[in-house]
Amino acid sequence: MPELPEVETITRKLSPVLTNQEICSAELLWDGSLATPSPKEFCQILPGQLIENVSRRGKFIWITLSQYHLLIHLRMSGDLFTRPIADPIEKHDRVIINLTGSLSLVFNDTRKFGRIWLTRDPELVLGKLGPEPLTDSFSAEFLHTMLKEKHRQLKPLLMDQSFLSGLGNIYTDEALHIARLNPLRKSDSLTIDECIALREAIKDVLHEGILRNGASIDWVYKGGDFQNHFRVYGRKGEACPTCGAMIEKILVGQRGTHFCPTCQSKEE
DNA sequence: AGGGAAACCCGAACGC
DNA sequence: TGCGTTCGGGTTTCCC
Repeated sequence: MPELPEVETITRKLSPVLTNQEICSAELLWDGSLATPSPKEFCQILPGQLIENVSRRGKFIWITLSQYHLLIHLRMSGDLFTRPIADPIEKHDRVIINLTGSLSLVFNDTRKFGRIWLTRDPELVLGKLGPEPLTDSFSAEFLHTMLKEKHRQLKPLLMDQSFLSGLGNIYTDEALHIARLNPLRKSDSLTIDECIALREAIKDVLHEGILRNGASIDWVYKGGDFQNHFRVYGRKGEACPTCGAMIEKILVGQRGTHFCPTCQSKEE
């Protein structure tokens, strides 16, 4: 579930707490595959590393250490938070990184989809990510050019992290609704005016998500309240906030897709 | 090249 | 009440 706004919210919260802290030990409570390196190496490398910076790239949380980079992808059900070092282990804790102060940094993940990388070269992990939608260079003209280079369904393309980084299922549905674009439109069929609307919608929906501290859906990631402001996501059968027609749910690229058949009609 | 499907995983929600 | 089944969400990988 965590998409760009949720990851941004977590990052903003952790940055002032973690920056300049030193890691004293790490433990992995993990039976499955942690991408790199092996759990043993992981726990050997971390002690003594200083946390220099906490930021975000796409949906990855990026923790810069003195000699390594810790990259964390929360996927669906992951969460990252601090708690007093003396507190007991919670259900679904996967990684616990103890700081020299009184805090632990905890990676908790119910569904074990999340992944962590510890590497000297972050580009190995982040290299294929597409552009960030919240930068000035993400202009309508740029988006138009990008879309013209592909001939794909609009929604799966926007969710493709190598095309654009940060959008997941929820914010994509919301953005397409605001821009009044059908999720099945072929990417190279959009006019420049439609790209202007789409770029604005993507920025607006991400900014609103960040402003509301993300969306708390399922039992994952608590704190935000954007879920109470969704226009179409999870609202199958309800009235479209724009035109009042009934919101439909279809499958697009194997993903549940919510849209208004009237103001997001396929034509044009 | 694009798109469909399966795999990964587990708790919640649903059906009976 | 309790059991079994289905579902969803992000990504990768494989296949047509």
